[in-house]
Amino acid sequence: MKKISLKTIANELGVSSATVSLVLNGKDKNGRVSKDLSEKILAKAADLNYVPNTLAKSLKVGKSKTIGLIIADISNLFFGALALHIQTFAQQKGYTVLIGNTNEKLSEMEHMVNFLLARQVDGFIITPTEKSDNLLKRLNNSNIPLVLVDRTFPELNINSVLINNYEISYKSTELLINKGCKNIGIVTYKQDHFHVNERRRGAVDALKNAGIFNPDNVEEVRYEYLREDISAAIYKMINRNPKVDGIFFTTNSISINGVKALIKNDIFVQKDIQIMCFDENDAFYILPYAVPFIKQPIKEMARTAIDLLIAQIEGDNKTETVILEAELVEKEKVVNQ
Amino acid sequence: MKKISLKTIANELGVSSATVSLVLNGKDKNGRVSKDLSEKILAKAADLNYVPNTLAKSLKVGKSKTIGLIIADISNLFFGALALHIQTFAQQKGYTVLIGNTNEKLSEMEHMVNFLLARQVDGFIITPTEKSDNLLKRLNNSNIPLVLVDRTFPELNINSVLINNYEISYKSTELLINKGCKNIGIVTYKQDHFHVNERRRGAVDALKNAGIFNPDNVEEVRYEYLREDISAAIYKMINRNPKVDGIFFTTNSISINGVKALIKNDIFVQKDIQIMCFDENDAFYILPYAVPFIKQPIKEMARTAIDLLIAQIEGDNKTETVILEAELVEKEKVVNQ
DNA sequence: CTGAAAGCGCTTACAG
DNA sequence: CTGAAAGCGCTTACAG
Repeated sequence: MKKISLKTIANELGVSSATVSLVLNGKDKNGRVSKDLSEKILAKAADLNYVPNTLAKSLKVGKSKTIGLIIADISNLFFGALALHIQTFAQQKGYTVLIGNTNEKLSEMEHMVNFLLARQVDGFIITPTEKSDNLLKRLNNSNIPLVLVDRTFPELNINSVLINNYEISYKSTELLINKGCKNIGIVTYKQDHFHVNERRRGAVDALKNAGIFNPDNVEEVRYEYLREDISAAIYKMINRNPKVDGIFFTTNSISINGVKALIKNDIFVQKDIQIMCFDENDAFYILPYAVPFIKQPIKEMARTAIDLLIAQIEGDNKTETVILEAELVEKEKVVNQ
Repeated sequence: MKKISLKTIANELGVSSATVSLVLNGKDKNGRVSKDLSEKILAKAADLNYVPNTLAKSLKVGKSKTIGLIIADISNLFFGALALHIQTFAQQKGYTVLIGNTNEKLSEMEHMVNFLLARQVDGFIITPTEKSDNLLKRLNNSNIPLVLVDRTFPELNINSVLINNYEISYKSTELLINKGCKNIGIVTYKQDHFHVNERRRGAVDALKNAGIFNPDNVEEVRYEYLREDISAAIYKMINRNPKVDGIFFTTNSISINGVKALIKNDIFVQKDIQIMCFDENDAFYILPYAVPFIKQPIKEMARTAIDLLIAQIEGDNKTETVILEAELVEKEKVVNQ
């Protein structure tokens, strides 16, 4: 079948393509086009099954109504949910989302940025990788609308959507303390992300203030060797003297793998060891006991990021950092809710 | 910052934009452009930080190097993984993927098809919703490259990538029978999808051949009320006389919710009741006993779909249905692997 | 009330 | 070895 363009319709009706464009876009203000012609155009378009060419339109108007979403690890459920919500909200506002995955690698982030720029995205939402501050600075200087989410570089002054990492981690650790844990471990990443370090700082401060902080109980695991390192960390913790009776996990990937490692070692979670996880996981709902976790307001984060970005695209140019509050969820027996 | 186009480079160098285009695209065959000039162009492009406008190129050449992926339910882990792999393979072949979600609704599928057509996708990969056969027929007749995956309409003669639903379901049900189950239930969707019905048919045939099929043990649940219906179905099964001692779940969403419902009712899975699930789930790996499941070759499905689609885009026009083999996974104690 | 024309940024025959 | 020109399908001032 041959492509139907505005011109096809215009020719068949003996009018100009300008008129057809106006009518089809509803830009026929102040009765520019007669009602009669207008209806004929609409009918013909429907009849020919006309589909507008968005590419041509974008090229002409210089806006693609597309936003680039760069995610650090799309296989992570947290990011998956974030991407899904961002996509939904974007669509509601008339924007299409192009998703790129970086696998936490700076080189891939650079590649995705260029790729998406070539596709003429109107703006970016990014969960930046480590050491991407220079790339972000460049991007920001080029004045393309940009919002960071989940993570940020505080010194960079770029729009960001974060949670209250320090406060919620402090509070969650206090909960473990209040449950009677005297020897609380922290498992975190060996890395340089601001948000993760804030979580660690929150937990450490809570322990210090309770007078039970022990630096030996902080284990750092590597992103690339998560499973192996977690196993080792858990093994160390449960075999130390004195044994650890509580663990704070600083991210969701660490949490789920940490719980698996505990179960594998026949530790009765929430009895032998109290734990505190980051982010909800379907797996928790299948366990016969409650797994308390820090619930991030993913949907709100997505909505805020989109709102911020679209405001920028539409000409707003103040920079903002929005801090949303995470919630501490502690259910009786999770599977029952 | 002003946009840098081919013309900017051409003007600064005093050459034509045609020459710049040729050089930048590496189409400078047979020494058309002098090495000297060629190098100058490359240098200038790098210097100005030139980013090509893919939109303009696509408009000109009539190919967008974009494919539309329409997923029935992106929050489902199976589809999430499928989408991820499709995206990866597409990228390797130089294609961008635009993802649309239909939430199993025909109206949303229609909307996404039009939306993606307007974006000039070169082809579609679709997990079709129920009753979308007419829409697919129209699409297929318009000669746009099209591949269905996971699901199909056998009467439609459209490229499809499926698994051996009947055979693997038959075989998996046999496993339950061999474990000694005498009273096996089937929980499936109340719907009209070919692939799900094939799974059901496979299970039923296995039971019939063993002489233990009982139509009362087949429960149908609704997609929109999955939790409620599953709870009811499980309740019925475990309170019947004689009680069910094995259950075959026909999809992954049914499986995970079914397992949750069993645990909630304090059924000791794999002891009181043997189960068989569709698709892997992270949650299974946290349970202290093995949950056998049918593992679909998701990555292979993605690869095959992309290969089939790109072959079509590049001019191939034979129609093919590829059946990939699913695998029965039955581990000792899953959490240990 | 409607049309002719320019131009978005490319590529690709064609001419020299 | 290189340039001028046309055209992809739109939109938008401008002219009438």
